[in-house]
Amino acid sequence: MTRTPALRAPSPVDSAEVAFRPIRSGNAFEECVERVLSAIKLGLVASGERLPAERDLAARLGVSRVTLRDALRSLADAGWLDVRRGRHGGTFVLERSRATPGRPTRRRPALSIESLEDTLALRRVLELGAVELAASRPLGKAAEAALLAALEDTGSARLDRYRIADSRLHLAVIELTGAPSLVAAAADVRMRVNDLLDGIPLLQRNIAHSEEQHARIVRAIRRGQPNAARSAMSEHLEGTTALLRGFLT
Amino acid sequence: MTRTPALRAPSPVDSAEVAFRPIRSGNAFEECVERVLSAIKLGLVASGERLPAERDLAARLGVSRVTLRDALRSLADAGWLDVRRGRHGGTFVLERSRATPGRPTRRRPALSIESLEDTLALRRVLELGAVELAASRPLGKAAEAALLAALEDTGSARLDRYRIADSRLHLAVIELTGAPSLVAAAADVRMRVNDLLDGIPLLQRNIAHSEEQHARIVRAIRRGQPNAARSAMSEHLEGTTALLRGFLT
DNA sequence: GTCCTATGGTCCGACTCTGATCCATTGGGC
DNA sequence: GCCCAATGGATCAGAGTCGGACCATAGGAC
Repeated sequence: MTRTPALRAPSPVDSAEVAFRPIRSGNAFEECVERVLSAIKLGLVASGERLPAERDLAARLGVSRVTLRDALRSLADAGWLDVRRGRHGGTFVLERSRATPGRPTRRRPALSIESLEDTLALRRVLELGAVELAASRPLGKAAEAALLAALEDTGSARLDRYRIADSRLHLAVIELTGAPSLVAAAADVRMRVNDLLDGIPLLQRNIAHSEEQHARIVRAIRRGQPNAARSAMSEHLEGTTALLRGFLT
Repeated sequence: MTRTPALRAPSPVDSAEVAFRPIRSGNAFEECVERVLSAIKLGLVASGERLPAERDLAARLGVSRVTLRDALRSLADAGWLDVRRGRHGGTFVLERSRATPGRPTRRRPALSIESLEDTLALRRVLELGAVELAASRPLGKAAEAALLAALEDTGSARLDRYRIADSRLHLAVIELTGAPSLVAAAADVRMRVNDLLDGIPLLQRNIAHSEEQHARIVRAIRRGQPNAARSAMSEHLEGTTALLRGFLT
């Protein structure tokens, strides 16, 4: 860590408050929508790919098939999914359909300065810790190949697909830790960051800069250099952090 | 980070698997029981203290009062709570009643080696990142006082109360970051660690050792030395990590 | 061409959870 | 001593969710 990220007076956080935070962020239907949409937006299921069969997916999400189907239908109506019957049918992710008319499918909660700093702090802790851990573990052939593929993907991604490729690369790095809880937490916080990024312009200049940093991060991981990986990631995160702080005041 | 924590071949983690993990870990009733019990076991509400009024607590947890009351009654039956009516009534946390006869209130899921390493990895990332962040922020008078109080509390805690005081101190450190999400994540993972620790003996020797480390951590934070805080915490965590790895094979 | 199988589509009875309302108890203020 | 306020206690109608059974569709195997 090179610098104090937030210089305002430390706002106290009461653990008791946190302990009694809401048990669930919405009903089963809403959470299903959220999860599937996250998987798409984070590039965990690529365009054209098929989601698991309804029965399978419902079981994995721990939700009844009826509820899951409601969620899928709602996403299909919004243009995210294509549902097909028959032998090789299934639920397929559509190519970028962002500009769907009608209601915007989601209502983001107000993003106060505090929740911005909260999100950024959590992201920093998770991603720095994860990349350091990833670089300190032996790197298998398959894992290395996946990592390089994700890196190349960000390089060749057009601007409208960049966010997805970027998310996918970051998660690929975190997967190297072998810790599912860490991946889950990082995926969650990354969705929060993406939602924030939706509110500000994405510049080609930022992307070029990011690409150099991505390359440095991957190089450090492949060489097994935790400290170098950590500082490369730190610098990288600093970019979007400054961007978000600047635009969201 | 000083050493590779897990030397086995990196087990691959598939993000898509993680994306479709269960939406909720139990029904509303079970999650209420879990939350309140966590608050007690982590020392977020002390013995003799009163929980928020049912109407208030139900609203905070985002659950109906009926459901919350079921959970509270179940905890009262198990000897954790004392519920009183009337003008200054409420729900009070009882003094250590661990040895409640009857069913054990919880059934821990099987703890495979993988979930052990998963939990330890997440804890390491969160607590190291948090303590570093905490030490790099200005420390208010009130926050410092709370921190010192928590530290002294661990020093004077008897063996049967040590786990609670320890948890409280660690969370007090993390509160200094001012990031509620970080506190929430750390509280969750700490409960997982505590559940693991329930399975192994706690030695007076370990405690004495921990106390020195706690003091070093707090000192580094008060002096605003992120690196020192981080390495002190790293060494501290290594203790329970080795203990758990040893006992749980 | 017929059948089989993997998939989505539909419905229903049972259970869970909610939101609201009203009751019961207790101690303090007046 | 009476009343009030803050708390827990109880009940009910309705919405949400579940698990399971059965139907519809399409493509492949033979």
